[in-house]
Amino acid sequence: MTRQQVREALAVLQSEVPHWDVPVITLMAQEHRDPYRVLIATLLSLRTQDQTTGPAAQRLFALADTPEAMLKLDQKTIERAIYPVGFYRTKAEQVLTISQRLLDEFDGQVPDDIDVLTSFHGVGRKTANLVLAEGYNIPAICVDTHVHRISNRWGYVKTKDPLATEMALRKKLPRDLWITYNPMLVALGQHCCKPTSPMCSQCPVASFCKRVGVQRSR
DNA sequence: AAAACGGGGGC
DNA sequence: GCCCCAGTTTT
Repeated sequence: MTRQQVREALAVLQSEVPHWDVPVITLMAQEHRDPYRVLIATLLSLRTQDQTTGPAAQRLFALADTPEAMLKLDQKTIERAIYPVGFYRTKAEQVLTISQRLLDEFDGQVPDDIDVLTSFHGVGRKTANLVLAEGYNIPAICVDTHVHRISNRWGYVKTKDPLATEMALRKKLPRDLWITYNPMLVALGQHCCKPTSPMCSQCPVASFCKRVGVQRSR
């Protein structure tokens, strides 16, 4: 897959996405570009599916959408609001400790530096890059399992872990596509290019993919 | 009933 | 590099 083909593939996906679902965090960022909401929603979304994150995040933000307001909530209240996302105890704790540190050290603002972000407990590269991209509109490549899986299926990169994928994409992916790459691939991954049993016959970008017409184990 | 799903940290 | 963490959705 060449740079130009990736550009074309993303354009095709761009036109498909309206009748798929836009990932909830991207949708949220379109409504109000708020790094705090992006950070908290991403925290909730870790190791859970996109559709279950949405309602949970809505319930929580109805109660509090700033660090100050969040710290006024009882941990139990947060747990109840986010319950279906799983790991609700850990996640509620993280929401509170992160909010506290934002207030103590950053004047309530979410940092826009990847190293500072990943120094927070519970924030890894995926979360940090998504905060930069969706929260601040700063070019950043957020590599989740969809991005990792599909980039490799396409043959655009040949990497075995998400960090390697991020580094490879950093070299190969044109900078103006860094922000949109994640939401487009997430949408494709959820509706079509699934981890097991991908629906290649209905895939709008199959013509770009090295898998089509070639038998592969995965 | 069982397997798939999807990041981060501790060790 | 291996293990753990919890709940929803799909098979």
